[in-house]
Amino acid sequence: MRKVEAIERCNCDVIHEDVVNHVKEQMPKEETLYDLAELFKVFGDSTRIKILWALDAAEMCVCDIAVLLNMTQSAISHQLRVLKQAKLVKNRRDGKVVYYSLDDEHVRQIFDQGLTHINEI
Amino acid sequence: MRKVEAIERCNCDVIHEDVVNHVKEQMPKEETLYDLAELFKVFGDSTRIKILWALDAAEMCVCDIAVLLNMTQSAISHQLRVLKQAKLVKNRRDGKVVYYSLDDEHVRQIFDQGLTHINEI
DNA sequence: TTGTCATGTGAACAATTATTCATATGTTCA
DNA sequence: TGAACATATGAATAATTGTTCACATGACAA
Repeated sequence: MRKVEAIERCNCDVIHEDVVNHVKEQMPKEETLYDLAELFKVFGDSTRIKILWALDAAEMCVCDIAVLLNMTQSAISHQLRVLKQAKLVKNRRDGKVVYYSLDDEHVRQIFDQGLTHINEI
Repeated sequence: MRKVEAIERCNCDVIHEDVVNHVKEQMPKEETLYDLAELFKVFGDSTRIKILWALDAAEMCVCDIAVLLNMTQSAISHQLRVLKQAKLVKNRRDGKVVYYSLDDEHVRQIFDQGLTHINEI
């Protein structure tokens, strides 16, 4: 039953069944791959990249980031929420001001890997 | 002139001007940050993550990947183009069949960093 | 050359997402 | 308490993007 669906879905025949079966065994759980894509999606926006880079240099409040990037406070606040949900950023409140900072020591390493790739092209 | 625009754009005042100026000096070129975001955008789709993971296990032709992921050949082909443009994947032709494989040894390291982050949450 | 097979691709559509606008929340200070 | 300020957020809009569909391309074999 499952095979029939696969053939209906994919409009071509399996050429190397052994390779496909071997790779299928190696693949991680669907959920893991989905989560990984979701994480990289967070990195896949230049505004968020800029925010992360800025916070890697210093703890900053929302307003400062907005001025730095020349964007509205609202836009920054929305993006900070995305970054916080991804556990990449944390915040603390000091009176009226909310300070944001990095919440993951891997951010810089992920950046470095990406930069290495870019520079090789 | 530039400052006036910034103030018009951002509806709040600079609170920590010294921090903003310091961070501004640390920021890489706009273009670099943009390219970095574009690269991560490529990783930010579960279909492409699956393809990369599969090709990390074995060289495969388009048709095999389509069967493996239970998707149309066309969808896979479109995504392979994106991956190739990002220099993450390369291909070779053998008769009618085109074989794809990884073109970057950092893919696995980038995956690992991402997985490490996910597993820590 | 003609038919078949594997892959590539343009256009259309559907779905997702970043930003804006208006307004709400929460804190401080007078 | 009420005004002022920093930040958060829901809804709407604009832009981007993944998939499908139909068809084109390129290679091989008869």
